[in-house]
Amino acid sequence: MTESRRGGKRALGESAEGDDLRLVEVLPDLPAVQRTFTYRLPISLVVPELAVGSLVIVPLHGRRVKGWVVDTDPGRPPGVALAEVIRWRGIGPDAEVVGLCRWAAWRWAGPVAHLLTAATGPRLVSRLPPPGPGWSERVGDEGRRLARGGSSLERAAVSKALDCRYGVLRLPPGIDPLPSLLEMLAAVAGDGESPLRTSALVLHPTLRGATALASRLSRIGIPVATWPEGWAEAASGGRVVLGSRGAVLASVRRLGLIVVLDAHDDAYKEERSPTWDAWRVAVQRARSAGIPCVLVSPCPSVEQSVELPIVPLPRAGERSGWAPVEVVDLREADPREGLLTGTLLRVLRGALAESTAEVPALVVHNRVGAARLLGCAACGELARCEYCGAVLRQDSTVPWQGGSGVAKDVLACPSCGMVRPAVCQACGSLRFRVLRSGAERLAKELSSLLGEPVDLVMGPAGGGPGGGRPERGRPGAGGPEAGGSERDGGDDGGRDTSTKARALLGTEALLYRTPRASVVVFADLDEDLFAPRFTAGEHAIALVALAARRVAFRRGRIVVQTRVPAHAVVRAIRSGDPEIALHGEESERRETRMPPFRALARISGSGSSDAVARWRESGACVDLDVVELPAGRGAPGWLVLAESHELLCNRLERLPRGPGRVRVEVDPRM
DNA sequence: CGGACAAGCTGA
DNA sequence: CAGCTTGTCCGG
Repeated sequence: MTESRRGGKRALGESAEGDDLRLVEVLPDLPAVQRTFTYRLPISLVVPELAVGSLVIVPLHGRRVKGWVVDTDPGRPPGVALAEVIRWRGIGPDAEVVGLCRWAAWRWAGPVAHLLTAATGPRLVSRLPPPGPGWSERVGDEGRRLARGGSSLERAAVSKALDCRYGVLRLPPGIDPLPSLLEMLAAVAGDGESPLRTSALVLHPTLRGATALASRLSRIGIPVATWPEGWAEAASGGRVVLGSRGAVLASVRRLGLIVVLDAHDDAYKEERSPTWDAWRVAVQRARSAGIPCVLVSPCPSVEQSVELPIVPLPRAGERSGWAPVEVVDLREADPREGLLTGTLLRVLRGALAESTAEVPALVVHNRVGAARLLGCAACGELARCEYCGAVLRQDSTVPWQGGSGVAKDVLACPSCGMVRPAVCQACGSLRFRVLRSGAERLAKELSSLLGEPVDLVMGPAGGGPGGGRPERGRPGAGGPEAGGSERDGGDDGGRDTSTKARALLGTEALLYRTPRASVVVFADLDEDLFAPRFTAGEHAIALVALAARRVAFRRGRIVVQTRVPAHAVVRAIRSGDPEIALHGEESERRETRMPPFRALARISGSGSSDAVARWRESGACVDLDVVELPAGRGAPGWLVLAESHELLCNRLERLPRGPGRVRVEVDPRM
């Protein structure tokens, strides 16, 4: 685009020789090649379609490779014979997005090619469809009527959030974000001179949720496009573009607003390298485009609340958007009851009356397996692995010696994979006492106490009833369903229809798969509160927020069992005020100098020790903290802490690449 | 990524 | 020492 002045002066056929040649800078689609190359552009390709972001085929090192044009007016590199671009393959990301990808590649220390691939549409297209009609009038009348659920308090908060330019609108889990979203859309549509000026980008943690939201907007008459299928419509502008994480890299003409729904969600983080965060990319994109970006979340992460202004609803409004929480102090419970306390049973019995297979009662227990800590019934010795010393568990999902059968009376080591019969190593006794039970056993016990079937719902690896078919992806991937955005049901159907019990017990996957619940019980929230990662607190509160959303439609309640009722997270959810948890989390991060108060990266993989050693020798990491991770099983790993991302990322660019695999994660999920 | 080229291993 | 594997380098 910037070269159009020069191009305009030159007739098309004139560029054949001398230094009047048209040149382009191309980034090849080879992750290991972290640089660009200059090519000559044959006359046949000197056309308007050939622009920054174009997909081209170029010769490189004796073969033809795909690549993206990243500059259409580069200088001529001295002393190299330039090859010609072979052909133009289609429309790629626009110049703005190419710039964004290059920034993200630096920020997360990974190959630009991966980001550009994510930013490129799934199908080759050589022409864009006509732009959408925009939505200014539509949001105005019919939209506002549909959005009548939105109170004036929400409207005030929305306009305040928009005024911040880049801010977090803290909407409690029980509140449907649609009215606020319409409010924002109306604000940017009325903003410009021409109603056609605007497109908007709306992100949801899951594609399913984004699609559900798209159909709700579409019903109001707002033109929408969903990314990635509708990427060409998205690119042509005049629509609201909806999608999950990847959509933040959508090329969109005349973008006027970015909204990130449930911005705290883990699903916004890419798991493969580069491990970019869509909400951060969204903020960066808005900053450089000079448009507003609003994150919406009931429980913004510590990073978000340190880096961006938070706009909450007035106290009473926020509080009423969280579910009523009943806290059970496990220290006071009868020790013989274990996790199945009197309160838990009373609440479940009460809730079962109004539960169905569609609206079940949920018990969340974030521990897979039947038993997670076993002691010998005779001598009291803990069942531990004789090879690696880890605590053994009993788990029906462990295959017996590689066979397809399911283990019975077998103990398995979760860290080295050893499996052996359940015999006490100290005294030979065959009887064990379950000191800490897992979801499998708890489901059985609960079922017999309630006199009611309790189905077990586990993550992807789990064996639910009827063999519960494994899902694609890793545990925790996928994120929540559309949540509050799917008001009228009809769009859900997340859960396996083979389950029909009115009560379900399982790991947190349960909350992601069940759109509506009569009650949610956290059998042992301490499991999440004290999980061995520094983000445990915010993860726990996000789970409770999700639970609150599941019961919101009939103001159902939540029961939380814990040994630490005074924990800030417990106090926060009890009073519907995430700020209470945030203060503690924030000062803890500040004291321990963890993100966002320092920049963090993890370097791992078989080649990482070698790479880090040479990196240190080169002196590129003085003034960085480089710590070796405790050598568990598997590949070695290192943590790197720096005063700023600027420093961290600039230094990571000089990490030597040697033999073996080296994985770099900036802002790793921990 | 994958072709080119160099250095190392092997077998008759 | 040809013929092949393995490793390192680098691309317009």
